[in-house]
Amino acid sequence: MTSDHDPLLTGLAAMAVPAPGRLLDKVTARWTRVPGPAGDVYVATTDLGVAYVRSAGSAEEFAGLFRARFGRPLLPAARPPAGLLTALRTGRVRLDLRGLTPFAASVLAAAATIPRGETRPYGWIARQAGRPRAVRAAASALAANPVPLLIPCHRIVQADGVAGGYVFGTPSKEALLRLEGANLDEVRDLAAAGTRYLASDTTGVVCFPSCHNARRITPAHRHGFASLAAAGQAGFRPCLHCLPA
DNA sequence: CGCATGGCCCTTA
DNA sequence: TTAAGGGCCATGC
Repeated sequence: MTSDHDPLLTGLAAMAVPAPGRLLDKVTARWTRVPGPAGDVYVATTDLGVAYVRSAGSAEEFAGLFRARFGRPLLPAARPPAGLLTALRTGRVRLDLRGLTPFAASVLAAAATIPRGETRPYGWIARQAGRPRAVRAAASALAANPVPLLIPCHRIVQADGVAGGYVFGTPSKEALLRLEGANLDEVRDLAAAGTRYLASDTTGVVCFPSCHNARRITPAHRHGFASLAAAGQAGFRPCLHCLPA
């Protein structure tokens, strides 16, 4: 039945031996269920940090999603990692983002720079990731964000101000943005009227309408533009905070 | 405006 | 290796 000299069988036998505890923690992820800003979420954590966040109907379903993506099993956690609950609202916790493609990594890195209460278009993300024309691909990378809420992919919206898709559903995306104080409706109304940028004639700076600098512009000094080119033509330079260009 | 269409490009099956 | 499709976008009625 078994052969001591068959390398395949001895290899398989070695794999069956339980790994030392420390190693097991490095290899396996552990799940926990915690309340998020828009309902409960399941969270998978390794010793490197949070690796996966999704909503699911059950722990089994979550483990299934996890295995489908990472090809590894998922064990229950004794308790949620320290700081996780606040991190789901503030986005500050260690992440385990191994396994991302370079493109996905740069897309998520760009998303992580968007402050609370602000939004950016998908095209902006693509440009920040170094692939200005890969807009749809960037959207796909965001759709596959392993750690929503922690990396705020909900802050990327369509160029016309419509929320767009979200792993937890568009209504959750809108609710989250309102919770963060984003001016979702104003951005959409401006875009509908053809205004995608706002500039201040006191600072000479042009911004995305959700930029905290744009929101402080006194109405009397505010100028709307349909394109960055038009704003540049009028003598405005791109804001260093929201980086419209 | 609202809708349809073609272009774009990274992933996955 | 290839082909299809997706959290988009600008354009054209």
